[in-house]
Amino acid sequence: MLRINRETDYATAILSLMAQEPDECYSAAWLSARRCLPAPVVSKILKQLVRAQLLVSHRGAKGGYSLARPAEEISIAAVINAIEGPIALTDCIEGGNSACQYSAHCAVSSNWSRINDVFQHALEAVSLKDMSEPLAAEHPGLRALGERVRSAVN
Amino acid sequence: MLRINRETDYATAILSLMAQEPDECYSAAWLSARRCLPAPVVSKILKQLVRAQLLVSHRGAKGGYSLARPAEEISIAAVINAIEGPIALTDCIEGGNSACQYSAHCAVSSNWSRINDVFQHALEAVSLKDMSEPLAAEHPGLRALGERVRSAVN
DNA sequence: CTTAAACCGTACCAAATTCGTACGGTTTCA
DNA sequence: TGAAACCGTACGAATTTGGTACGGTTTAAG
Repeated sequence: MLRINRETDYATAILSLMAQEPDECYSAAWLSARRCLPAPVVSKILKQLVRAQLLVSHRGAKGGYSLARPAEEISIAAVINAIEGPIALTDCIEGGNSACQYSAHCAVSSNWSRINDVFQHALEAVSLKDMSEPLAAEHPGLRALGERVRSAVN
Repeated sequence: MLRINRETDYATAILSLMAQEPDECYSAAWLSARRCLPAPVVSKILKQLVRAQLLVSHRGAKGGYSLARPAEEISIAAVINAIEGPIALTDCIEGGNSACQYSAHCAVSSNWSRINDVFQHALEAVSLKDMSEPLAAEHPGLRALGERVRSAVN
């Protein structure tokens, strides 16, 4: 557990495919066939990505979807945000109604919030371009991150 | 979204309370009253934590629960693991059955896996002790992490 | 100017998960 | 012997998730 939902996973798969030919215009049907995902689901996801301004759509025959900006400038955090809303590890963080009366004298909530921030930044540091390349194990940001976490505390 | 489940949140709240007097033996009823959480839920969580060997239980009258080891040696990753199982951001990572035929030539899955590792390490780096102290914003591991992620990629 | 390819939006449904409850059993202390 | 506490299983309602249906609009091509 602690997982992103399936649609977000699909979204990154679709977007990473589009990132390979960033100026192309892709139809929902083509993407669905290419990724072996149900067409209505792909459509639904694409529409959400348009609303979040990660894609632009072109209507009519020969229409389709294309990236709204270069793949380097689209972060995984933005994709998650588009599909599932703000990253919020706990109810408390999303704040609003759910009535954590304690927050003032509750160390836990502020610490979760801190962890949440770290995750957020980490995901902002990974772009669609990174995600679409096979060897992102070498991605400098992530690699450094892994090592630093290890050494920072032990 | 991208959140831990509520029980995990409760678990950290309960454990951080116990971490304040680590040698004390706490009854489920007392913890539930203190955290204003429904007693059966608290019980359920405590039992899961025993099974994961983060707590030890003492049966009978005057029984209760106490930490199985020092708060410094219990990581948040371990707590998540105890309540919701292994950290697995995507279906693909949990692997097993769910048939990602592509994994061989799918850059996305390996990259999610990499991100998953980073999160795992980050959560292993935060102990229950950190979590129970109000100013973990000053926690060296996390603080450094935040800054480093920012600078590593931009 | 008609047709077909494509996107658009809303609404709906079924399955899975989550959150919480219930209840009967066992161990230990006083 | 009784009360306080843990133990385990199983259940059920509510939410979330994953996916479908369908009728509408826009645009290119013949």
